[in-house]
Amino acid sequence: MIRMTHQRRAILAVLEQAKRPLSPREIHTESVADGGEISLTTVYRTLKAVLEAGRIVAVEFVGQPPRYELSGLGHHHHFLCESCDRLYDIPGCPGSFEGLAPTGFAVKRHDLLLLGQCASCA
Amino acid sequence: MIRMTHQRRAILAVLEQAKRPLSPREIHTESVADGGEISLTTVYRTLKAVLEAGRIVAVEFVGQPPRYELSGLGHHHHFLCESCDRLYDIPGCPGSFEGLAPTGFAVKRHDLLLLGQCASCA
DNA sequence: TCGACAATGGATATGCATTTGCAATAGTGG
DNA sequence: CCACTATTGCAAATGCATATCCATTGTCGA
Repeated sequence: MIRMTHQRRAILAVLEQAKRPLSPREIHTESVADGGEISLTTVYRTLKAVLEAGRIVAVEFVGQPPRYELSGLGHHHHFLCESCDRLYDIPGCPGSFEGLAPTGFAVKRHDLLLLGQCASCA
Repeated sequence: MIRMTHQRRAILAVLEQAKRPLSPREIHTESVADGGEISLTTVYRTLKAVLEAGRIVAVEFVGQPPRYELSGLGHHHHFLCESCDRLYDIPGCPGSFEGLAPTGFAVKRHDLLLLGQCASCA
């Protein structure tokens, strides 16, 4: 039986209000800022459960902590600000890249990350 | 003073002959297959030194061990075969993606990874 | 309201690729 | 060929995000 605790409510609220993928630490900080008393352990446990339930998806890049965002946002890519380390969603996709791969290679999907400075940092 | 040992010769030879980025383990396996007696420790140490010397660059993707390839190959992207886990170089680049980011965002660089099945696995 | 038991939190443990300590080995300038 | 010392290999140590232990707390169906 799954119980709706105020910690879970807070964590889910943070994820739903976020306009970008958040890391466990960001989620923890935000949840606490929203008035809750939540441990990082609980954030990890909740994220794991919600991830397995399919309500969120992980967005990971090397050298960066994993971020999580609500699932169902459709195919899109991300922008990482190298100044503030925030990861932003970028709507849309430049298209398929099947032609790039050598003959005989079957491209099933792709990952694109843009890096630079976000509007607030530029 | 830098000494050219047979271990280093073997590791560098493997990197120079590789047509794709190799992981430390792949490099170790290859080097040993080429007849040398080399420990994984030495592979790590050598990679670190050669990396710092700028002769190779690291190619990293989440969920994958780091790979290394000779530097100076120019801007290009990679293809990861989800069957055999080999990473391939893809010549060329579809272009800049500056238009994708929201107004005010400065795109400095990008990373693109194609995933699917390579010719040998398809 | 009550009690079974899910959930929490703090401390401690894990995993595992990479790194380091150290004694033994082997390039290399002279 | 020698001596100096960089390099090697093994075993043991690291690092650090994430996971687990377990006693305590809080939820919620009856």
